[in-house]
Order: sequence, then C-alpha cells, then structure tokens
Amino acid sequence: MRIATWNVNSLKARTDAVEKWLGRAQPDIFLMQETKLADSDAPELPFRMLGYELVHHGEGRWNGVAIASRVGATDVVTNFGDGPVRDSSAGSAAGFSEDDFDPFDEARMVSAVCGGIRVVSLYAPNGRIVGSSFYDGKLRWFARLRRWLDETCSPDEPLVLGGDLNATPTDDDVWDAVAAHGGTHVSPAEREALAALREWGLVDAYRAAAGEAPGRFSWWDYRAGMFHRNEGMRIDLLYVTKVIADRIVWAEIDREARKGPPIPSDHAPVVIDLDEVGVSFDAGWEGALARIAARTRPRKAKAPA
DNA sequence: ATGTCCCAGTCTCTGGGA
Repeated sequence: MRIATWNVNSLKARTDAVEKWLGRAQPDIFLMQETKLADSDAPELPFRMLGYELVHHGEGRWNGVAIASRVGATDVVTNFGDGPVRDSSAGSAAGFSEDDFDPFDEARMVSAVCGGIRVVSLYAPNGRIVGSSFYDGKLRWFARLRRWLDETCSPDEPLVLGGDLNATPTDDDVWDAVAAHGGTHVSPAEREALAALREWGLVDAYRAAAGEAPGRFSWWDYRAGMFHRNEGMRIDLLYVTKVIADRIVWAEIDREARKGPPIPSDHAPVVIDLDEVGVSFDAGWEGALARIAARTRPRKAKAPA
C-alpha cells in the first residue's frame, strides 16, 4: 500500500504533471492540496482513466483539497463536518481584511475511508504574520482538527492524516529557523499544535522512517534560487496512527518532482509504503521507531549547490 | 537580492495570496 501527499499548487495548472507523476509513482491513495478548483471543475475523468476515484472539496480560486484513491473511497467528510465553505470563484471574494478571515469558510479539509484506512487531506492556513488574525485563525484551525480527532477518530484505528500543514515540527525541518517566514511555520504555538496531534496518537511517518535525515524538505520558495540551494522546509507531513506506523517499510520526499520544466509546484510529494506485516509497538515506542528507521532507506539529502 | 508563480478581472497589466 502506497500513500502520498502533494500540494500541487493548482491542479488545473498541474494536471499533466500530476498525471505523469501518478504513472511513475503509482500511489494507491493520493492526497492533494491547493487544487484551486471548484468541485464542478475537478478533473474526475482523467483520474478515472488512471484508475483513481477522485474526492474533491474546493471553493474555486483558492485552497481546495482532494483525495484520489484506487482502493475505494467512502464515508466522505468535508470541513470537519461543519457545513459548506465559501465560493471564491469570483473576484468579489478576493481580498480579505483581517476581520473577515475565517479558516472554516475555506476548503481545507476532506476525509474518506480508502482501503480500510481513514485518510484526511489537509491544507493548514498560512498564518502570514505571527500575531495577526490570520495566525490566530491558523491556531484555531489546528485546535478544530485536534477536536475532530477527539470526537470522531480513535488512535487505535488505521488513520493517515496528511497534507500541507504549513508548520515545521522542529528546527531540523527548516533550513534556517530565524530566516524562515518572519516567524510563522516555526513559532512555538504552531509546533505545539503539531505536538498536540502527535500526543493524540499520531507518528510523523517520514521522520520515523528516515531518522534525522538533515536537509530533507518538502517545500522551497520559487524565488531566489532557494530550491537549488536547498533552502526549504518540511511542512508536508504524513501523521499516522501506530497501527499504520508499524507497517512503514519505505518513505521518501520526491525532490525530483520539484524540478522543471515545465514549471513545477513549489512543493514535493511525500510518499510512504506500508507492508501488510508490521513491527510491534508492544516492546516500546523508541524501539519500534528505531526498527521502522532501520528497515527503511530514504535517499540522503542532496548537497546544496 | 522585495528575486516567482497562480488566480480572476480591471484583461498583455494589476492586485491578492503563498
């Protein structure tokens, strides 16, 4: 079982790239973010031609999350079950004052049960500036996510929560914690929000498999040659329950997919493979994580140019 | 190095978001 997540930065602009990548990577379950499409414009047919059922939750111009699955998709949940999001197709929706911003008006969460696993595709708010209402909304969004887990999910079930979380778990996940983003993505409150997910019962799948793996990022700004200098952040995460974690046999961030031409997304896909048989967590957390890391062999970080 | 890319409308440029 192969599961992947990728912020595609417009599925419309990236349809060809995504199709090619699906043909090469062959994920069974594929989470997407920033599709930037209305549901009515979701490219269901191209996905169906490749054998995937597409579950799309969008609003038009911005945001948008989706799940493509070739192992079925049932029990769909959007927006934490809290009701419809806005329509940002038209320009009238453009531009929000700080007072208008509400992350729960936006298409940032979709979930389905695929192949016996509950999967959740997430696109966390950016936050923009620490202390802004956008930042406060980001923290409220993370709190809602944790409450949704508390109320609807169990840490004992097979669950994969993945996507662009727009936050780095630790300083190891950012090229320069001081230079990064004027404080967002690295702030203590954002990291506490991620820690609250792990404390609920989730494991950072890539970190568990790859070990320290310095310099392995999933996002690089388009500007200033940051990709070629490998100045990025690991903000695209797959957080999984223990019953999933103990089946991980391989994990990778597909840096090749961040290269052009044509113009790529500014994010790279994150991929994990699950075996049918897992290691046991019974002997203890650290031991299980060490065994997961021992049997996986992600590539080394590419040296900066 | 305030360096790019995506979107829609004001439509070969601009403003907004990342």
